[in-house]
Amino acid sequence: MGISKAVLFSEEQNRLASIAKVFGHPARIAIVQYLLENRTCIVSNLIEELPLSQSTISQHLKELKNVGMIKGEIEGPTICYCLNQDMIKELSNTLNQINKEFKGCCK
Amino acid sequence: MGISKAVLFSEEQNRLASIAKVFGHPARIAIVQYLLENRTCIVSNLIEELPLSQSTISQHLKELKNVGMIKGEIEGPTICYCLNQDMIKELSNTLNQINKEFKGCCK
DNA sequence: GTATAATATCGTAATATTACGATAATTCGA
DNA sequence: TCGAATTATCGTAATATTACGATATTATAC
Repeated sequence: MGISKAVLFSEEQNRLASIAKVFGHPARIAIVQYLLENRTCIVSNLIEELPLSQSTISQHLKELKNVGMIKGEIEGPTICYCLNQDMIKELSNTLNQINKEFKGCCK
Repeated sequence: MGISKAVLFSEEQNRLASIAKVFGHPARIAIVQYLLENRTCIVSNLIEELPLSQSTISQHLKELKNVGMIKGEIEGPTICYCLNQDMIKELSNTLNQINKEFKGCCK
């Protein structure tokens, strides 16, 4: 964000923005889709699936983890990542609410 | 996006990412909130409301417009922007669907 | 302990975004 | 047509993101 103006906006606005931002890259969308479709969400599988290097994928996972969209559980030598269903639910509710309340404008 | 890898992902993944990305900045969240709360969505009001310059706000509006999140109607010398309800609805449906189908993992 | 496999972090180059002021374009009214 | 008001675009400096290879860390098996 260029010269940073985050301070000028509310907590809520910054939080929503950072949640949205984490979905704002096709690789992270692909990761989320993968987590939705597969119950065994081991990173090494993801590495085979995506056209990106291991380190890049690890970076994307970190960003998803930072905003709380995924959680990782150590399983032996591997780590199993999982979507945070609460967050999905929260987003879903927020959008439902907006959709319900929006009355249109410019009429 | 650093060295661009957009080609390596699907149309759908890129589309979802660009929709999400447009929400990925607190100023654009603020703009969307403003459009939700006010039926007269004239840019000059937005300029008074947000702690950003006119040109910066215009740029943010352009990005929202580019992905189709808002539409602008010329009204005399001003332009009235409006949220695209279809898009909100689509997003809401997508998240509902995900929320409904997700079964969890790492168990 | 050491070796191996899996994942994370570091350094850094390429690219993209953000923000602003200056300027241009558009529209209306005088 | 001119001027004022409104919005968009341009140029560009500051900052952030993305991607990679190299290296470090972590966990298990031996």
